[in-house]
This record gives sequence, structure tokens and C-alpha cells, in this order.
Amino acid sequence: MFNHMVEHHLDRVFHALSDPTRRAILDRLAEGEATVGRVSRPFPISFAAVSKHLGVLERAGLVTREARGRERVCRLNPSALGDARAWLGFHQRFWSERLDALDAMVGQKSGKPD
Amino acid sequence: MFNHMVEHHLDRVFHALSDPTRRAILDRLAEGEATVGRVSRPFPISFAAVSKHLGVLERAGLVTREARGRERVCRLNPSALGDARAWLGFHQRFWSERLDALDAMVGQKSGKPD
DNA sequence: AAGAAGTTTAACCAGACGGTTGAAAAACGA
DNA sequence: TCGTTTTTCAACCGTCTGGTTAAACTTCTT
Repeated sequence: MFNHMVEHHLDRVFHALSDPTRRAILDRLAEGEATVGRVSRPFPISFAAVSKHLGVLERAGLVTREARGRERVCRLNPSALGDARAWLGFHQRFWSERLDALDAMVGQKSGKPD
Repeated sequence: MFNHMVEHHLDRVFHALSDPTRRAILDRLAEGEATVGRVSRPFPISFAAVSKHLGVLERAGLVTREARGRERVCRLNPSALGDARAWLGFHQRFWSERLDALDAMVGQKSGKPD
């Protein structure tokens, strides 16, 4: 039901989100668009490293980079969180229902299904 | 506001979710608890590989493994999805608000903040 | 035209990842 | 007790990751 072609897109989104630096970059970008230099300044890692992180975020669709003169301004793409959120929401609900159903069965029949 | 000590827990959850095999394992586990052998059977990879995947899922708190005799029965932990979902929900909403606010500013003053 | 500024790319490194196979450990059935 | 089953652990392999530095490329400034 959720096994669209989004699969490998989810890979990228979840992977992008699994790094604390990347999440911090997103947080910072939430305060407004910023150039790569501006984004990278507060981080204790090299400029190039941040640029690569932005590449990962961009490939996941979470961030867009638009050339403006010699600078490149980064913006968040909030809707890209949608797929991941949908996956989580659906599964959490689905799992809970399943487990509730199993609990109910155990409660009724006091035997466990296999 | 969301910068608790959960940070590195989020790392693990998102990382666990970033692999399609791991998500498939979760899907399968949603049909009910199962031993490691049962879980691994439909996958085209080795038993040991699935066992390691289950380790990753367990360390992320998404799955529990309980010894029962010589077998080990795996169960989902739906609530573990909570932190990730909260992070996503909060940020998606937050980002959207921010962007809306910026749009409004641009619309009013027709100048961009820096 | 020359140089400085902003970014990306390339080459490299140590460590983690996902996979394998084979051995080890623990519990069951004979 | 012995062998079998279930699972993990250890070693290994090729690839990817996050980081570095240095070089290259564009664009702005002078």
C-alpha cells in the first residue's frame, strides 16, 4: 500500500535526517534562506563538509539551492518531509492496531497465534 | 525546544529507517511477532545479515528481541516511532510557518530580509 | 585584466555499513 | 550424551560516509 516507487526516496530522506549536523543545518535554514557560507559559518567543520551535507539534503529534496550571482542561496522544502511523515504516521498507527488486535486475541483465547 | 538528549537517539531511529530491508523487516513484523528465523526467511540475504539488521532496529528501540527457549522472538515497539514523528511534525509545521511569514513580509514590504 | 570571494570538485583518510562465510554458544530432541 | 536447530559472533571484503586539504571554476570588484 505504501510500496510505491518512493522507496528509495525514503532511503534518502531518512538517511539525510540521520545526521545531527544535517538536522542542525535544517534548523538553521528554518530561520530563513541563507547562502552556503552563511549556513556553514557556525559549524565547527570545514566549508566543504557543509557543502557536501547540503548536497545530501538537496538530493533528498529537503533543501533547494539556487544560484544567485556567485553565491548559492539555500531554502527549505517543507513538503519533502511529507513522505517520511506519512510513512511514520501510517506505520505507527498500523502497528498499534496490529498489536491491539493481538492483545485482544490473547485476552480472549488466552493462547498465542503462530 | 526539541534539542533534548534525544538527539543521538534520533540518529539511530532515522538511520535504522533509512534502509529498505530494515523497513521491510518492520513491515513483516507488523503482521505479528516472529522469531529471527521466521523474519529472515523471505529475504534473499543471509540469516546473519538479517540478524544484524534486527540489531540495528533493536538499538534504535524499534524492535525488541526476547529469548524464548533457543529462539528469539521479535516484536515491534510502535511508540519508538514517536520521537521521529514528533521531530518531523514539529519541523514541517515550523518550516511552513516560517516560510509563510517570509512570504507575507515579501508581499508587504517587497524587500527581502537578511 | 587581475585579484578576491563563494562554491564545488577531487583526492585522500579512517571508520562505519551491508554483505558474506564459518565458527561458537545455547537449548532442544533422540 | 550426541547431534540438530537457532542464533550470535568474528573475520573479512568492497563500498559508502563524514571529514580533511588543495585545486578549479564563477562571479564580483577594482
